[in-house]
Amino acid sequence: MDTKEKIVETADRLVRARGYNAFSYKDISAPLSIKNAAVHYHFPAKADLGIAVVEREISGFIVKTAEWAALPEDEQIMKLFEVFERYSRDENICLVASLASDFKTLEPAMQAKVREMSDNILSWLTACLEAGRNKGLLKFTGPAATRALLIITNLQSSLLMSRIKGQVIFRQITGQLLEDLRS
Amino acid sequence: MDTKEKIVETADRLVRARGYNAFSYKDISAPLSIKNAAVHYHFPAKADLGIAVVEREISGFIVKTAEWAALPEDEQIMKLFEVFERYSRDENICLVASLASDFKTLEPAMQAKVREMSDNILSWLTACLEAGRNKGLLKFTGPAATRALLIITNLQSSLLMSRIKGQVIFRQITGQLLEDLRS
DNA sequence: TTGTTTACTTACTAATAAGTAAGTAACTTA
DNA sequence: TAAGTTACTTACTTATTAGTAAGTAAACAA
Repeated sequence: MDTKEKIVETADRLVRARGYNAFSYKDISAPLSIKNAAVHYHFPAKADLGIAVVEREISGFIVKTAEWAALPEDEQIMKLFEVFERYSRDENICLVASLASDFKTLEPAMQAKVREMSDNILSWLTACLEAGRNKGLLKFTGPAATRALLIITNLQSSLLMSRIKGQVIFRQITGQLLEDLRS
Repeated sequence: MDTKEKIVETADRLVRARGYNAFSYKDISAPLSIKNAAVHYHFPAKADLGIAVVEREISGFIVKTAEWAALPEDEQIMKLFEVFERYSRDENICLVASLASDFKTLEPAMQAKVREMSDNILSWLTACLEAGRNKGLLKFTGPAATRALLIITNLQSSLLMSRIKGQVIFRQITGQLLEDLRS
């Protein structure tokens, strides 16, 4: 992995752990044993780095969902839950929630990327829920797009609440969520 | 309203709008036409101010829920939704979500206050749901404490998502949430 | 009336932030 | 092999941050 990728990966971790406004270029350069200016070489302004982090997440999500595409829809939902469970274990929150908190302080170009990221996730989940219901694998009332919103907000905030009240919260939320989708 | 109260109120708005790590003492002193050092006079360190903001929210919540106590439980839930709707209109997020995002950067004393705040909200909602179900006013499956978690995470993240995708998201989420609680 | 407390202001400090200009060593291309 | 180009480092600037020390004017108390 080259330096540029390492920088984006480190920034990603920092955004999830501490928030976009709570990390500096020093927090990235120090663990990589490079100088602050080396980060600026690859990402002149902080917004350039922020956009790169979001773009990495967008393409990562596309790759993951493509790998899951052949699975039954209920299992695809489980895969999504597993992604969030890994964040929960590390006491990290999801990128959408972290950047939504700081949304008003972000540059317009970065706000647009965050919007793109959340649209991608919601469209995928909506399509997955719709198909799963049609096949009888999933049960829920109302429009699939609305149910997708409810589920994604549960997952996002389960990570927020897990930080405050411990990991047990995550399992409590996802456990009930799965039960609701089955009956 | 005296200066000290005005400072806490301004800080509250800033935490909800921009986040705890994205506002400075200048952002508080400037609109109140006082000097930066005046804020430090009332709140020596930023954590003291942060704790005051959370304590104000805790006592505000206790006052509000006491006022609702005589209402039927389904109407009490509606009152809670209305509180969040006001935040939604101002594109603000709730204190718990904002401070959970920055949780790892907060001082232990402030983390404890945030924990107290979220415990208060969850206990109230759990008791309200339980009583409402017993009276046949509300319908849901599983433990009331778990359902409270699901609802509060929906509300928290509805404000986050409303910022990104517009206010319509808030009504979509709360509309379905209310329908789920009635059938 | 004198002393004390309250609620500030003035004028700072030390640390850290993002960002830049100029230099350099190694690799790549014509 | 000479001339870029890439990927940095060194050394800096400017702005902002939280926080402080010392002074002051007005209210209050003995």
